[in-house]
Amino acid sequence: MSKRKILVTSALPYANGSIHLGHLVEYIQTDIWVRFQKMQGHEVHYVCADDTHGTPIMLRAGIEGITPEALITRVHGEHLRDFTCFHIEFDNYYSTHSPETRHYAEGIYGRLKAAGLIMSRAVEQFYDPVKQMFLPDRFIKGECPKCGAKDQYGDNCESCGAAYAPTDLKNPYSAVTGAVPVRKASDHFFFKLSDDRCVNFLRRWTTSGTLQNEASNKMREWLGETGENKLSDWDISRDEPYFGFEIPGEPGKYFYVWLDAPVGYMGSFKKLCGDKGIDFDEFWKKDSTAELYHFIGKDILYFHALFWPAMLENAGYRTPSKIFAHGFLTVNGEKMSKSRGTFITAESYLQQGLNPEWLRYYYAAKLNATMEDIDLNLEDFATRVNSDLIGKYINIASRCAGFLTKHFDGRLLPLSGQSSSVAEINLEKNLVAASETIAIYYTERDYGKAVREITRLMDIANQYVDENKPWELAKDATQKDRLQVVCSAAIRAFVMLTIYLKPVLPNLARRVETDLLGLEQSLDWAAISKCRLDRILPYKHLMSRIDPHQTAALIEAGKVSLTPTINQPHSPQQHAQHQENIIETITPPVTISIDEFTKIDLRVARIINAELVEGADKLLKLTLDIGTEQRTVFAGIKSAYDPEKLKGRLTVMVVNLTPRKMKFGLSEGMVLAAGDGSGLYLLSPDEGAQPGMRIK
RNA sequence: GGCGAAUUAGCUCAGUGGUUAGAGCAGCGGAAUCAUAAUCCGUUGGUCCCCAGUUCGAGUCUGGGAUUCGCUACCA
Repeated sequence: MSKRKILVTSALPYANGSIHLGHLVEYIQTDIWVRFQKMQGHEVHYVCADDTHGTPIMLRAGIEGITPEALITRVHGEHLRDFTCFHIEFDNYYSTHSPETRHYAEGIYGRLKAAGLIMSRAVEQFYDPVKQMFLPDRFIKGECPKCGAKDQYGDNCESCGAAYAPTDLKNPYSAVTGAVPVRKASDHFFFKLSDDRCVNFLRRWTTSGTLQNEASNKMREWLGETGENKLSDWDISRDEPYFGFEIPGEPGKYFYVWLDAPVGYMGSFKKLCGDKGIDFDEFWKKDSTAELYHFIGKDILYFHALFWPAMLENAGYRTPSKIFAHGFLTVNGEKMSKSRGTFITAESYLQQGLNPEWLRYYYAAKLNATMEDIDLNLEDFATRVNSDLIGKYINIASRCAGFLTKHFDGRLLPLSGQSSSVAEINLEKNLVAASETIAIYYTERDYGKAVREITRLMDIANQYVDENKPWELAKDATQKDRLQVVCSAAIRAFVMLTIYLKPVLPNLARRVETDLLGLEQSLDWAAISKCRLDRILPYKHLMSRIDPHQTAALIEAGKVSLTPTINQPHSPQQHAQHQENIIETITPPVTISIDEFTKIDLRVARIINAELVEGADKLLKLTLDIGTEQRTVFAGIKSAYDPEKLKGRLTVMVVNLTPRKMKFGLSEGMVLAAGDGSGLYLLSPDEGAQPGMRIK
């Protein structure tokens, strides 16, 4: 196989929070792949960086009383420390707040502008008059329009789960200063994603094998069918004050954090090129034959499979060879939750004394090439790691090494025609034969299958030991040679298994190399078939079991350590690394109190007018009299009612529902109807009820 | 509402239209005592979510339904 040139990235974690077990799915997945490719002898560069720009960083630094630069420097250190502990081996871990990233962001912007793909347009947004800054949705708070819960964010309610626009909030206020936000217009710059050049390119690119099938289907949904144009232009600028890169020639305007985030891949790699003398252009020029792979979470496909390739293509760079998207992490079958203690940071995991390689192994055992979510079941985690790694794998070395040390000064016999029996030859044949299959599984990111194959080989090795009974051979002086042959074969099997596991368990593999085999060099994949071992050092225990108390303690620690401190809002879909998949609150109880019920203001209403809505398939526009006033309500009951027959009848309406802005006008409440999918039946009060009467 | 994905043993998961649906773990019975309780052999356990259909043959293909998750919408 010829030596390939490969550049690999993981998504950039945002410099505003800790690395947690959800993040680690991606870094471990990528790291395993990179280590495997390096073991094959390819030229592989793995780069990443902190995503450092944007309003949340700026504000958080303000709260802490430090500069954004100081904040991102500190967080960079924390992130790199966590990654290093989990044996994530970047060739460069950089920052988007770097001269290199600025250089490429400006360059790409300039080329897009020269190509006529940048336009400007006024945008009206909420503005904090005190802080004199525009507010992202997540920085506007108020009362939930649906359930009335206080202090809810501008995009959805944590109490009832409702989603809405910031303008729907009651009594909105700025989360930054508490001021009442005002609407204000400002010019923004847009990348013309709706341009035919982008749309046509993306239609082709997203179906050319660069994406997983599931991802490709999702893109088709976003792109629409040929002829449709469902893409809207992308707002890439933000007004000052903003922590980021100022747009060249546009004072007071900054690149939106999501523009420079993926450019950070280039920036980080450029830095590496400078340090190591690598040719940047060979990897990024338009007709590059090098390979470029981005590992990401499925939540940020939009940015990596639409915006990013469109930017690169139109700025004259190569586009990614493949985008590898993975699913979210759940813990014990549910979204990570702070209140349940399943929001577990990398730091907390380490503080509980849990071995990072246990997690790497468990994730590997569960990962495949799809975008399916993977579950960290803590009970399963402990039993699986204990039985596979300690019971099966480590056991092979620990049960045989002692004989070699005690009787033969650690010397091994090679596999040879004269001393070895068919049992050893078969054992070795089985282990070597799996090499190609396991390599394919790693290449295809089907780590779960690789692990299954490797554990199957562990079973074979243990069976071999069991059938050849070294403990009996050791008692018989005439069988000494045989004892050495058997234990040598078992240790060789153990070393081969170690090579197979090395991408997953790099630290353990290193300890086998140094502590057991006394090797200075690192075993690569090719060593599987030509592994010559002369001698082992006295066996030292390589890995201990998980005590189930440790995982329980992890949950407890998660409950305590993550009580809200300075917890800044963090918008979904906002950052390069967002795969948080966290719920902040406990599932609401199935019953509600009388107080909660009485919050719903139900009134008798008379339908004084009902009409069809032009352009709507299911809606009727109703005008309702509730005694004191008239309300307009759009109701989805066209299929069941003729508007003429509704006029004059009484029904029941929810009066205090937040008005809903719809395409056809404002809907100021809802009418109640029963239905099971087959029919729709509007509620009516008994005779005598008058419009405006409260229902209780 | 639309689109997509998922649903297989107690748990975690495999399963290219082709015997009687599998693995690991857990459970049960035995063996072994080299190994920091680690191993080996045997074994229990299934309405493959449900209902139809195509087929000589369906866990697998088609249609419908249920539940869960994600995206999305003229949900309110």
